[in-house]
Amino acid sequence: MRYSEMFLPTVREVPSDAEVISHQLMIRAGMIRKLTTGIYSVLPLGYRTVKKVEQIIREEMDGAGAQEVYLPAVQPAELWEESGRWKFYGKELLRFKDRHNRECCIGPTHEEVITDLVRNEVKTYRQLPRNLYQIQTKFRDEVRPRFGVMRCREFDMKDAYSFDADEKGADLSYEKMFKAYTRIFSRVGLNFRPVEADSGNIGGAYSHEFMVLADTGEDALAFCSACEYAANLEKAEIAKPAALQIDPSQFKALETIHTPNVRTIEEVSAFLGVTPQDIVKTLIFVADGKAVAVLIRGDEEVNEAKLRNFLGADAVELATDDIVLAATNSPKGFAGAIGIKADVYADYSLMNRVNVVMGANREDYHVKNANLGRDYGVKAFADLRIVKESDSCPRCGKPVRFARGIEVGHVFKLGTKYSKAMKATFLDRDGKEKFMIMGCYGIGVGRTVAAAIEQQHDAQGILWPMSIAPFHVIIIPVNVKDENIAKAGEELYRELEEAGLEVLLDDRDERAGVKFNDADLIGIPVRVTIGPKSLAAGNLEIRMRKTGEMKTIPVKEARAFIKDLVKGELKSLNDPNH
RNA sequence: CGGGAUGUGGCCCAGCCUGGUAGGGCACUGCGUUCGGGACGCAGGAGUCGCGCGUUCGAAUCGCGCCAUCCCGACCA
Repeated sequence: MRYSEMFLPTVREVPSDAEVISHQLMIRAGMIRKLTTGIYSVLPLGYRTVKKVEQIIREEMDGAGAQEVYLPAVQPAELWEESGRWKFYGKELLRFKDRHNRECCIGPTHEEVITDLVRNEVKTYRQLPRNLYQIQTKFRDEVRPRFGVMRCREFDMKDAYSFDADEKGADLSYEKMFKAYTRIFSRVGLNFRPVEADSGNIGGAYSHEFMVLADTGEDALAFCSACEYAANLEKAEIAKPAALQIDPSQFKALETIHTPNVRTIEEVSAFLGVTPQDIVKTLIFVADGKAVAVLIRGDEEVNEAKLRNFLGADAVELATDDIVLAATNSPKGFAGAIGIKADVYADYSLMNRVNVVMGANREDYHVKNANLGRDYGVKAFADLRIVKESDSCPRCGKPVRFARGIEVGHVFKLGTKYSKAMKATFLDRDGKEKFMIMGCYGIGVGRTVAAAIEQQHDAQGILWPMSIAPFHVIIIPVNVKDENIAKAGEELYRELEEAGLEVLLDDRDERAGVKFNDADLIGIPVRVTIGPKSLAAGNLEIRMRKTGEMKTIPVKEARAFIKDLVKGELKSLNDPNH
């Protein structure tokens, strides 16, 4: 491709509305332009990289036995009503009516469509397993799109769905996808890590997220400093402490104390001269419409995802003031477990605690020396809190560490959630009708591209891995008005294209500095400079974008040298053991 | 949905407080010089100052309303 003919509008200044580096660089490098909030056009340079990522995904999905399909973006409401998600999906689902007044939506994901397709065609265990995937435009009407293509409303996603006859098969399908994802992100050249994850409202029992490690990542991860354990913070477990024998003789007498206008943990600990660890925080939540109380140590935070999973609820949120009043007979700030009108659950942090402070369920009063069994009861103890730096690994007990990551892929075991709701059944070998066991597997294509930039850039611009670089090589004839230089550039361009490389020839009549800066910005891995002095000596200069390493080589050897360079890098990225 | 900020040629921004003929840099067009890390000179083109209403002799500037965008929070595969 000739630069002079390419639609490649680079920008010198940093766009004012771009927060993160990948967003800034994608705009500056002429990869994307914003159309409206959370919706972007992809320009030629950006699309070249997108297509490369898609190609890697296709090769690995096909290699893992999945088959590509192309499903509709617009979907009828009936399917969503069948799965029950028409009600639950909320405002993120973009809904509209067609001319016949039929309710429709633009697919934010495709479980319903694929389940409908497969239930109509697959009737027997002989047709299983199947794994179908597509690369489709999704629309999720995010509350707050941000960070460019990292969190936008319209985006391309690879989504795969597996259907199996039994659990064993489903496990195998999951494992195949897990391995394929590992290969995909390795080939894309990312530093990533699979972590255990909460499955959110897609549903299902078990899932892993593939996280690209980056400080700007939206997700917090906890991982073990010693073993392989890694999890999203919202999922990261805390081991159950051993229950000790508590001797009731150490229970002190329960006291009720006047604590006027003392509500928060800080206020209570200051007022009573105790530490936050001595206080029990009582939080009222509403789980699927029902009030529940959660007890937790004063210095800990409740993890709502854990609570939701523990209760098996679809939705959990902090209770409003009127619900708190109904459950505790007092305004916010004085809730406690004694006599509360709600089911009470306690976090593990409260196991074995005696003589604690908690709200008295009476305005301006707290109690001291409350004890489990004597003064209050709990329905169950559970792991309900957010992991902290001081916690230890739930598997091996060593210290946990934290990092931030960008979720680029997610694999789920769905089980029979959708096949049951939508009656996707088959006849098994024993002649019995059974529900298919499903899995679903997503990769955010644009987000993967953005994550690659987030992870690999410098002050000058992008540092593409060879496998997803929009071009392998950029040739810069320093002065196109110099006939010898221009000619040498054209010749090398032709030779390298013939050799099967993707080459951008910067044939613009621009000053060298402009060309160098653009080349650095758009991040082409190999730069070939053709200048008057070296050319007169029969040489060219080759510079590696990532390392800045420079080599002068004879023009005659250029073709073979550059070809080996590019093919060598591609090979090492594509080698799963690299 | 709550809090904050911003809207001025294609882009980045000044001007607004203290009302009086709309500016700079980048980009763009032409000519000349220059030519290995974002050149220089000269000459040009391009803006109903987000929209509406009001105050005023006069509004980018003051007031009210609306819209949009961005940031923080809530929320979120």
